[in-house]
Amino acid sequence: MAFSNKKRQELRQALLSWYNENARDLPWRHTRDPYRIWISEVMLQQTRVAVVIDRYRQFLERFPTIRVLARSRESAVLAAWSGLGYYRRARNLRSAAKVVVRDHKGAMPSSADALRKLAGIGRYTAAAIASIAFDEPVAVVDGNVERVLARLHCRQLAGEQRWSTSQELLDLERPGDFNQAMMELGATVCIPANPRCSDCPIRKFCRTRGRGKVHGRKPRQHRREIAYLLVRRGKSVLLVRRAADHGLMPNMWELPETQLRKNNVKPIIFSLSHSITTTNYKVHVVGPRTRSARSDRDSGTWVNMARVSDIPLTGLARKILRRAEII
DNA sequence: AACTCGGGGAC
DNA sequence: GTCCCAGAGTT
Repeated sequence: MAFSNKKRQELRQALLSWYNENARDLPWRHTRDPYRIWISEVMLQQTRVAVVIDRYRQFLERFPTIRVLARSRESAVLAAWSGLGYYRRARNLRSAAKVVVRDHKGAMPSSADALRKLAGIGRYTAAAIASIAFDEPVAVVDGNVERVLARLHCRQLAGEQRWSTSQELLDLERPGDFNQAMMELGATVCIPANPRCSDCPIRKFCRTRGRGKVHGRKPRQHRREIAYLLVRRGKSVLLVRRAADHGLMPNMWELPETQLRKNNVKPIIFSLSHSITTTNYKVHVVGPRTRSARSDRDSGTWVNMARVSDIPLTGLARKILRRAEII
């Protein structure tokens, strides 16, 4: 819209040749297997590349094919996802894998429209898989692309406009590379604060050149104080499972919660901070009141820590057990 | 369009 | 400490 055809083509070439030279060497860039691309894209939803790299490798070691994933237990998938957050992603991955195996003989749908029908695959992820794995000329819009486009045109694009603008810019010969190049630019050069405009391959097309302010929303941050009980018996530790119908992290395991008021008679082992969505928790980990206080251990399950990798722990439970050097 | 859903890494 | 990330699903 804002650029002539000629300028758009110049921009594509500049961006793609920059990407050829500067693309980070990431594990999912060594494959075009749609299953692996899918796993990487879902893992990357609202999750930084640096966090995903190791988890991606581990997940594929545990679930190397879509058929293995389809016949796995949900708890095993959640365990592999433990600490990554947004656990619905893991549940959706598994249920979508079952659908693909049952209805498509295990072959991932090859168009964005068909991919879009699977659980956990929205407009972004469908376009990403289709363009990267199947060369379909469909543009993505994620947080990076949105920011790059906003700076390029010096105005916030609203709703559908983001998608149409991205689609107009897309390189139809190399859609997968172009999409990744836009995101790579946003992640490494056109970053939210202090963009590195002098390193930008498309700065001569940019109306902003770094002046654009990115003002994020500011959701109200709450703070809460909470205490968990750490009680061991041999190589086991007492854990409880969150309710199946709990809105937050259902069916996942954590330490038993305990009353903060009784802390005067229970030793605080250590404290730490933990943020979940909009709540910042001050977490106290306390020991049992006495060696045989029934109220401390009359509910829960003794779990052998050698099997912890099979158990879907919440990220906080994992953090506590690591801090306590139990895992 | 506005919410909710986790967690961590960079600053 | 704050910000925000290769978003999806619900309302």
